[in-house]
Amino acid sequence: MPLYTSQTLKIYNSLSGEKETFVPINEGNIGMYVCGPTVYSNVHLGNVRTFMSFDVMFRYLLHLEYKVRYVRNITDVGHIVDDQEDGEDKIAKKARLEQLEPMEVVQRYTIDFHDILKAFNFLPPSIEPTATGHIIEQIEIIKKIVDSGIGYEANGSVYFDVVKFNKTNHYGRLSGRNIEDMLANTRDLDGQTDKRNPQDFALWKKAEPQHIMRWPSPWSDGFPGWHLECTAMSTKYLGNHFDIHGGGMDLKFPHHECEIAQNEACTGQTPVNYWLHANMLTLNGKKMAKSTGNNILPREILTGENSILSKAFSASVARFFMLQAHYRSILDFSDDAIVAAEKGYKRLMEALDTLKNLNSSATSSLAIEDWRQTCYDAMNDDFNSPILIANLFEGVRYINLINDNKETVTATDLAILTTTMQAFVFDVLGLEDEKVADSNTDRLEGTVNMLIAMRNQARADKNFALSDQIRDQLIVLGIQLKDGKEGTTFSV
RNA sequence: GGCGUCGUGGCCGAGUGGCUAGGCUGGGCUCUGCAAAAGCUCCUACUGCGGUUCGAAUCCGCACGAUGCCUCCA
Repeated sequence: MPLYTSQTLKIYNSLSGEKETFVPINEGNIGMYVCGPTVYSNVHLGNVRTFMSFDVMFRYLLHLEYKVRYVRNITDVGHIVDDQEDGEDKIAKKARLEQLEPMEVVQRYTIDFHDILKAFNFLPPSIEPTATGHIIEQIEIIKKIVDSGIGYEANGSVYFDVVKFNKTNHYGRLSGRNIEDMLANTRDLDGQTDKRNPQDFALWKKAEPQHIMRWPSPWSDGFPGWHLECTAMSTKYLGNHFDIHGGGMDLKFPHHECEIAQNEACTGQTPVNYWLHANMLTLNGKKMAKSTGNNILPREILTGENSILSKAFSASVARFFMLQAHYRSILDFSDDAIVAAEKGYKRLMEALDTLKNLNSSATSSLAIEDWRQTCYDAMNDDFNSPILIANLFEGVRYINLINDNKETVTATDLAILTTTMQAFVFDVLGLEDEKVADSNTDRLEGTVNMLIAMRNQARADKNFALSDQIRDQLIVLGIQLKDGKEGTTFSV
């Protein structure tokens, strides 16, 4: 029996504004789509937080033994800088500024994106499609929308008639808006002569002569609109109706609203059962944004090369810091906060080490199975990672109490404690024990253990001057000795 | 201007109509040749003002503050 059959998972659905019991369309299988990055510059830490939120969901769904097809796209064309007639593609703009072929820009930042996600221990998605690889599919969708009467051509470009669509459907359902308000509050923008309504959005844009990225179509040589890409790629791999669609909160409107409209105009049915939105990571209380410069790069966390950081932090510490907040809450990044997170993370990892050496007893004084259930309950409640972490620290307390012989567990309970701790820490949260990752660990360990032995001899001889010298010089080198009743250990 | 969200102890951050996470910091204790580290343990908060209620930090209203979307943004 797969694990998911014994758990009731609730997910907050942006469409209803409520937590709903999750029921997949096909039992045991889940289709999940998440809007990926536009690869025109380095991803910042805020981007990483969004993708991490969905990475943890993906990991948990896999842990529950669902078969998940997780699609996360790469937007490598069609993301317009602004929505005016002279709007320029982000990729093309960057290429012009850097004197590069557009696909060089795409390649550079796609590689950067993959490097970062790998460094932060992300699971790769099942499929990672690119927008430029799905031009034909996008053209086919535009044709259907035009045939339905909702799409219209103007001057070689094709637009989506939002007002006409709204007569039969509800444009604004996801973001809680209505078209009348939007039309009434539209700012006057120049150069929108091709559109019937200011809220209409582009399905296909005719390319200006100097525009490099262009493909032939029935309407003009041009390129697809941004919103259309996700519609094409999600439905191609997950079908016209799938389970989960995620993305950053800032994509809710207009991007996801437009996706819904495109699908409904094209197929007559709404595409997604559960819409999930990850909240923003802020810096200095403000949203991170590439355009304003209020951001921090993931790599800077790892190197410490940013003026707001007091030091470098490992990828796992950054993960731990972010997962201590719920994905639907705004999280503010600060040096103080990540320093505090680092200490908690280390305590968690120390306990996992201790766990390996625990002994079982004939009876249990702790209700380990009840504790395990609290971990599942936390994640089943809309992926509540902070509550999960609180429960894991309860597990840390158990481990230390057992280690101090103040509580006991049977062999069965010890096995449950071990597998549960490891499954949630490593598989679900995606944290890593960095001691394992360091290839020089063995040599260092041997060397320090030799010094510990020498110091112990000195202490046995009451030669405290020498023993303290060894200890003090090691601390200068960043190695801390810890005297316990089982002997001396160390940490770097 | 329109539509939202948020406001929790020294800090970060969960959650709930009554029993009230967790981490960090700080205090106490244990261990120790001394320390450090580690472990155990303690510290009871919910922007302001009204209202609903037996009871609200939790629901409602208003005020103030912050922030997001409405134009590209994870």
